Amino acid sequence: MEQTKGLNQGTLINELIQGLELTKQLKINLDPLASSPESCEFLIQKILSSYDKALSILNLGDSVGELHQIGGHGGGPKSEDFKVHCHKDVYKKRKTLPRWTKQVCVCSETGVVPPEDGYSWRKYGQKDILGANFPRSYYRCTHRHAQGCLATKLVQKSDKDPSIFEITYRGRHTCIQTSQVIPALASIGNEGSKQNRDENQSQSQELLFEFGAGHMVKIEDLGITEETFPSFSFPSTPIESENVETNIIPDSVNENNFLGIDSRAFFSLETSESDLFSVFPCQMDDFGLSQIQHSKSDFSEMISALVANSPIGSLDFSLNQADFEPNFSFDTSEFFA
DNA sequence: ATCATTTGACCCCA
DNA sequence: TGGGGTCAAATGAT
Repeated sequence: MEQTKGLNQGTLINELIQGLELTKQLKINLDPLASSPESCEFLIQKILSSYDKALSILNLGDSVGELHQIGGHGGGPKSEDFKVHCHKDVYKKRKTLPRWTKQVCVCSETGVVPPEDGYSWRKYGQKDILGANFPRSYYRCTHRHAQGCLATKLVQKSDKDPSIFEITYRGRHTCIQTSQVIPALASIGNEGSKQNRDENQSQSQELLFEFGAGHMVKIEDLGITEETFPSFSFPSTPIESENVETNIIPDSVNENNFLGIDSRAFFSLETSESDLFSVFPCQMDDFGLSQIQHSKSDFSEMISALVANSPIGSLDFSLNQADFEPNFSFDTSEFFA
């Protein structure tokens, strides 16, 4: 519990410092000669995102405290009573938690459940659902206890097509993922210090999925409807509505290949995931996915413009300067070949 | 020994 | 009251 508290506190401080840094950056960018209105707007969004995250962490801290109090009093309720209290608290929390759901359909040729999404999950239940041919599996974030991460997901085979998994995500990951889901990432193109590699891995995993989400653009082109959020919606702005969108991501997402592009080209950028967030002013969903909304030409422009102005990009993890590779460059044609 | 999965039971809510 | 979501003991895997 103390560990969790410490971790949250650290994250909280990081978010606040980040907000501060971003504000400073914004101040500099207010000079119309020095930057574009787009980058200012982007900075503002990132600032809001940081403070929103910080507030979320504070809220989490409160609820954790509540739980502690219920069971923590000396001579307080014992086993059964305590169990009931905790139970009730969990349900109360379930209701008060910001909840929003995403549905991602994943074509799985291998039939492996669940398809990788860059996060480590632990199965905690399975239920037969009325009217459904296949049972629904319940997963929660592995770091639920260690880091108080409340993200969960539901996985269910589609009735219509058993090769498709419908995955419903709930809650936002507040954890720092340390597991190595994609080992290859660590060894590819990482010129940075080994010290920061572990921290980077989780970011890299997200990065992978971000481009997997980029794949969704392709799906949209194929005529599969996709509801999109308003521009510049950020993960820290919970969407209250449910079942926001449905996407199909083929298994190839889990390989080193998106859209026929060798994704290793992307991972050579892993020195700073945030660079990509900045480079691509794209939407990010609530568990770190991004939805690229711009045309190829938009991208080329933004990439060249923002890579050149890269200080924005360094801000996300400015506390880890070693993460930031100021000299990196890449050929955008690799993305859109 | 530790961690993940399975599964029956329990709770909440529509 | 029944369906969906979660818990936690039992079991399995490493």
